[in-house]
Amino acid sequence: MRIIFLGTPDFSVPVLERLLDSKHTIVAVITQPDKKRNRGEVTFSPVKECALRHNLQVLQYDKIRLQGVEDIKALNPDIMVTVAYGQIISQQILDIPRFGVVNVHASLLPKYRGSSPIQQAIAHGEKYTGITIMQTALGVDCGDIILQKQVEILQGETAGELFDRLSLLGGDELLQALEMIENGSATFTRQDESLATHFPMLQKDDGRIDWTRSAEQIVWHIAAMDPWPSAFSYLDGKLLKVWKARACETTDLQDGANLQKKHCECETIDLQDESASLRKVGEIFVQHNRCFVRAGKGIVELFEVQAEGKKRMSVQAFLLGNKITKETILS
RNA sequence: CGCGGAGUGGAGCAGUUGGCAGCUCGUCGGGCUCAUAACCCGAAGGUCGUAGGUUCGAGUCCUUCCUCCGCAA
Repeated sequence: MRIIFLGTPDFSVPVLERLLDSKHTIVAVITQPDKKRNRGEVTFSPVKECALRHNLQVLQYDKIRLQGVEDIKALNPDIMVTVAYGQIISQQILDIPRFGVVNVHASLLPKYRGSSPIQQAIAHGEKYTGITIMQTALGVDCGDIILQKQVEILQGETAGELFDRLSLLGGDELLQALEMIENGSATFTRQDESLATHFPMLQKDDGRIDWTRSAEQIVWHIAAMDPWPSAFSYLDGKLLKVWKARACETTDLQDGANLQKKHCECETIDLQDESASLRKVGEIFVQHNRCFVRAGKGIVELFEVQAEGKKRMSVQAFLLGNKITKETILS
């Protein structure tokens, strides 16, 4: 089939490459306009980079529904594929291809519609998420479902890691769906609107850690914000990103306390003062060369952090150069 | 040329008005201990990112370039 591919971020690239490797023909790639200057030099979208490598025609529009209609008609596509393109497509365009427009979405719709499905699934502590191939309709991720594939979210898996897995899976599922559409065996199932949830694209500030939440929720949040916008807090007014952490029950800490008590009996009284339950929410403290933060419920142990202007590093390394004095609150 | 931080033993950092390159951790050797992430003694390990300049003398001051990172997009 003659396919026009619409996509923008890294997630879209493996899907595009999968299509390039198939029997189908990519007649054009449509992606978001080039962004302004980065600190480095990259200005093209990842999809554009990929398309240029493969000598594909690239089209970019500030507003596709106003500027893209004639181009798309002229290309005479059999079908169009959207994968995180980033713009709403008008009905006029949706009606152009013979087989319509299909979308690859990285969640089990109708849950987690919107631009941050992978991150939201992790942030909400889901055990499973997946890929949905569906018709692209006028609203946001509301089209009829063609097929779905469920995958398990691994323990401690970051959004970046899940991105990679789902984008590969998305390519496979898309090919299968295209096959079904082409031979007429595809079925289209309406989404149950009552189960729908919607989340917008993440902003930088969404990464900020709310220490009043439970330790478990915070750890989900940290994994979900990796690699972007990254989970962060402020230590003495300076940015501190948290890359790896673990939720631990207070009993874990009691074990640690007992350990020290065993080694150093003279400090038993101090340990009472240092008991985790007496600390304020957001307070960071060090015990046995391990670094903890009091959460709204439970304790978060930090494993890997990154200070402003620094590389990410282990908590042990961080502590060598940053002595945590008592009563330090992350905010 | 968007703003800013930073390159110093293996890791993380300090280094004052220029004047013998330091700290913590790790590593190696030895000791103590039932034992240990604890403690004691000792050792190795640095052309201070690069190139040039100022100076009697530069980690430190000036300039070039490279690299890493935070913000902003």
